[in-house]
Amino acid sequence: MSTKQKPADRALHLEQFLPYRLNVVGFFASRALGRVYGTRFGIGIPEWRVIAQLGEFGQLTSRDIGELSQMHKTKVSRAVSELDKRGLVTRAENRADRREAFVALTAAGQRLYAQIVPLALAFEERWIEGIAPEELRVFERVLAMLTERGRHLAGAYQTEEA
Amino acid sequence: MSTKQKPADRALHLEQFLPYRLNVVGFFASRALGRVYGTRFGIGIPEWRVIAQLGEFGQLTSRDIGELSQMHKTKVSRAVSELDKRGLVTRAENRADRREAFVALTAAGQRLYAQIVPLALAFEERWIEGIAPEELRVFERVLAMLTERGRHLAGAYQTEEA
DNA sequence: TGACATTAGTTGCGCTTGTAACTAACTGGA
DNA sequence: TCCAGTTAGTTACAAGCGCAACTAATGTCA
Repeated sequence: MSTKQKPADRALHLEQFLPYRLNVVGFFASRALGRVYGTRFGIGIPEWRVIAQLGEFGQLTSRDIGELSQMHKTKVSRAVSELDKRGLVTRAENRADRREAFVALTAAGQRLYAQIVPLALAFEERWIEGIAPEELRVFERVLAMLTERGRHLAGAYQTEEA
Repeated sequence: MSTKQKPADRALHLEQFLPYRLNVVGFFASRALGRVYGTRFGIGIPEWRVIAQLGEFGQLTSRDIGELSQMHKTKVSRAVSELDKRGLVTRAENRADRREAFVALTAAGQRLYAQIVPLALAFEERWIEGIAPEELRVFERVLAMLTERGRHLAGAYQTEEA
């Protein structure tokens, strides 16, 4: 008899099952943030992600936005359309490749971005408040590893996966 | 001038923004697991959670299931109905309180549970493989703190929140 | 006992989502 | 130059979701 226990013999406790726990905390995160954006600015998570990327990078194609913010292209398409309709972004055809368009924040979009950023950072701050910095660093490093491995295990959409 | 920087002055980088990162990793987790359950057993995440809780606790009301697995009562209701339709669970009225019913796995449900558990554990194992145990412990402790605080920040559904 | 509040669970509804199919545009080799 | 293959982005469709409203049963308090 081996001292090594077969995995099949171990019991499962959902509340300690890592995929479940990550899903729950991610759900809380997006729900809480969604409330902030939704109630004060009338936008959802996908719209927020588009704005955040444009605020950071200035000008992007929808494809770039999707890749940077891990969103399906249809979600990006709809979010950009919505923001366009509200006058928060513009779309400018790329003359060198007329399939794609450069999306950028309008002045109104930039003002909105400038309003949201401090709220988002304050939210994050309040969330991690009181957690020891070096523990947080470990947490973030492990999180990065899990995310990278999870990306492959999940096979993110039809993209890459070589 | 204070050396303490005002939060509003800091820049936001979405890919380092914690709520975003948690949401992404949670998405990968549920997508990857959903594939395993979906392709091999034809069930979704909500159904899996119901089965997992019943496999662990034996007999529960829908209310209990929802609380234990962080699901909205309508989601629980639909998942239980689906599992009932497939003959994987039974519902037995509680005679002491006829509003509620005890849900339990049938023999077929228990067999399914016994099949899924090792796969779920193997998946988790493969995911955390190679991560230093003490880093993982730190990770899980911080995760628990973030989850608990996130629960309050999000105000999980219409429940509690006192 | 009776009336009102609360709770477990279901269902109608509208919204969001991903898949698949599509259009339009570009690429690269023969 | 042409044509098959690829890519950016949109849209039709069906499935899944939460909210609100509902039913039926229980709890509470006078």
